[in-house]
Amino acid sequence: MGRSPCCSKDEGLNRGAWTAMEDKVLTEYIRIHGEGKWRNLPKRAGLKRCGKSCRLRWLNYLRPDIKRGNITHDEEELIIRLHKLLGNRWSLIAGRLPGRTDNEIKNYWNTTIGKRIQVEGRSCSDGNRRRPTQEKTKKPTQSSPEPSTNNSCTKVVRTKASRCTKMVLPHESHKFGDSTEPVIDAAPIFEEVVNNPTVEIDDPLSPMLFLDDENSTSEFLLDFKMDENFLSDFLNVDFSVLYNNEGAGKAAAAAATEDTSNKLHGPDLQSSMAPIVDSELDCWLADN
DNA sequence: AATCACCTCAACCGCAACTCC
DNA sequence: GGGAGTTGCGGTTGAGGTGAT
Repeated sequence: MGRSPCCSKDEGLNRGAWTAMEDKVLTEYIRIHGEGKWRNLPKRAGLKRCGKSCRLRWLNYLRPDIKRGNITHDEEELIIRLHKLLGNRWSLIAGRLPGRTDNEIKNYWNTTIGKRIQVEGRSCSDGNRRRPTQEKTKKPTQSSPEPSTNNSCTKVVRTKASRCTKMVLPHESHKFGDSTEPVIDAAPIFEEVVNNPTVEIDDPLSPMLFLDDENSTSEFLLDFKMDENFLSDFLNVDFSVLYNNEGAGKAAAAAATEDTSNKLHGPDLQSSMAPIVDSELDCWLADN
């Protein structure tokens, strides 16, 4: 489309590691002018960097709210849990970890957790097969990080995130509560996913596209924007409770989805999703 | 001490979504 | 509606660090 490249390599721009002076200039500029307008920022700030590079430097390193230091056990646990639900959507995961950047989490996953899970998954599926000879220290092996796709226990991870704002609902599951808002009966949808292995679901939290070739004409499209509150509530559910005690889990889930239910009425969404989440947790809990 | 192998993580790259006109 | 510009995201790379031999 004739788009000009963001950073021409022949413009004499600095590349590679940032100097302390560049950091200072960028920080000072953003402190005064705020974030945004990355394209013009380098010129205005007098930096010989491309806007992309400035943005990245700020977001991943210079931002005042960045949390430095090792990932804690709790954070790691949360990352694992979120990754099982969201896949490689690092920015979403990072959004749940205050002070952590998507890059940091991605690196941490690729260098630590992902490899560990991969190794455990292999040993889990391989029975007594010996571990890779490379694994001589407690650090993970160098085998290529294909997080979770090779993990026999994980089903939900996808490698490429995509945005989706529409879902198709089978006509029989339409319900309407009041006159203004469409009501979604989510249970049959999730049931279908759970019971029918041929239905592919990339992400249990994403809006889904269900096309029933015969009935597709009677289906309708509905804007379905992923609500941050929904995600937040969902992720705050104590899945271990759900896993260990179905009744209590449903109660917790119901509470968690209470305000979401204004948008998604009908049978308890959480309990509908429980089988999906369960299979993830099954593996995860077994690993821990 | 020198060399090698491996690990970490900041930075880069390309693509797709988003926004503006 | 569509093209052009901007922003954000995920995957990948490579320099520097560290431990083993």
